[in-house]
Amino acid sequence: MRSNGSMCAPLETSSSRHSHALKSLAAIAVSTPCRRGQEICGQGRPAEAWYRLVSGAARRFVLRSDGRRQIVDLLLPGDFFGFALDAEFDYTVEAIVADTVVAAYQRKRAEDLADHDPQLARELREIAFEALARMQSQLLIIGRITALEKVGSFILEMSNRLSDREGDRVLLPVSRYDIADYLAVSVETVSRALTDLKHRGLIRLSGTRNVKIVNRGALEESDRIGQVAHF
Amino acid sequence: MRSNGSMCAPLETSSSRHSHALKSLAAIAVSTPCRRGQEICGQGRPAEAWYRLVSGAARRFVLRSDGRRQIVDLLLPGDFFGFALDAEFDYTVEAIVADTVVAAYQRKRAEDLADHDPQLARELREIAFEALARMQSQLLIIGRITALEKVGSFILEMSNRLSDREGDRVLLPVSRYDIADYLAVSVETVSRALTDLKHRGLIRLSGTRNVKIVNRGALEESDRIGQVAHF
DNA sequence: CGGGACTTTGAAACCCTTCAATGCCAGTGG
DNA sequence: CCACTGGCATTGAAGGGTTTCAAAGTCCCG
Repeated sequence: MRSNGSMCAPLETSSSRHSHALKSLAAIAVSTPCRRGQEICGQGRPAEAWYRLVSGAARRFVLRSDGRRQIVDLLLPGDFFGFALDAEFDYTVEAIVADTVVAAYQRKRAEDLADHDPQLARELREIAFEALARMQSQLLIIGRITALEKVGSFILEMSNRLSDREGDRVLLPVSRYDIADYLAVSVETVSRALTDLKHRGLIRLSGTRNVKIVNRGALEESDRIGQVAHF
Repeated sequence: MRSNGSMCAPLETSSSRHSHALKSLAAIAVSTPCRRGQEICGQGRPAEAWYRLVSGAARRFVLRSDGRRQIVDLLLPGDFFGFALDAEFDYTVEAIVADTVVAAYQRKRAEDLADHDPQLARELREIAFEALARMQSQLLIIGRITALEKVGSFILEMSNRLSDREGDRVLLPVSRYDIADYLAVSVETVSRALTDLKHRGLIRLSGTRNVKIVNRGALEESDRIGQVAHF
């Protein structure tokens, strides 16, 4: 849904769109600062509110019965979340970084507002479509074959979504563990892939979170980075 | 979002919910029968309509630059699709089976209807949330480790979504190739996994499309089917 | 009765997971 | 101030699962 165009600049964050929705919803918004790791909404809890990430970062995930954690969405400033079909959430959302602020909108009141405000209703649909686009992007990333490709496109996706990027620098808001659970690979594989990308000269690392994209073309063009011709 | 409960009977198809939306939208619906393989909406084409699958089955997919096809949604009767953030679709939808019928709703007119019909607006949101739930399910399936698990949970998902199931019989509307592109594994792996599940006595195959779930418990409980204790 | 698409099976190479160990860093308490 | 602890990150080695290439078998439809 979102054209993952290469050099396009989607710097128009979700915050800048939906200006009407933000204004209308502001009346019922309840903002809360969150500690690192704090649960915002939890699997099995009644789904009585929608949320918008104001600042920081958060992970939406599902715990499997074997203890593995699958992150099904990474929330960045401007992103809405907390949608549910059933009466209860079937996922958990946790703040990732310390200075995370979340705005909560009681679902019932938000729906009532939308009933009398067609423009709000339209923008809420748009917001749902954005969530769909995020999931489709993630699906396409996870669906790649090698870990090198997965990690590579993850960095590109973060670069596209993060508004606080400057040039080709990306400040990852997540740990290697989070990346691993987002990409459905092991932590070791993520670490090795990053090292590999560094050695190939596609990225540069300053510390563990600071990534500089050196060769964006190679990162996005190569659908099979590191593939060696078979004969 | 959708609790993938085990023996629960989600026989309440999308068609039975959204009764109001169906009635309101009926006024602008344009139904079309599709041949097998026929394109319903295409990547790059203007996104001017929403759709609902009336009967049959369809695949929503993205073509990668290396020629690989990633199916990002499997549409079954009652499912809505065709949502887009941009002016153009960034995916393609094709009918899979011969007797596929699709209802199209011109987007502009549908939005106008929703502007004056809060109940329709609510159900359209609900419909978007259903699409989100489908994608989350797929993400969780693709995120599994072994192909055995992926194929196993795919069968369970089909069993849950297909309304025309009887008991534990599932009639797959898709080929091995489609399953492979849905699960992001190779066709050969899908074939081997099915053979494996058969040999383990978890399923039985009558022809290639007719699956009988023999041991549902083992299929859903085992998060690591075929895992062999390491010591 | 042939095509042609779909399915299955085999073998080799490759990639990822798992287990294990080390290194790094910040926060904490002695 | 410094050892200590725990979380995070990196690296190595072994084993296993998946992909790829290849070939044969199956089935449907013209």
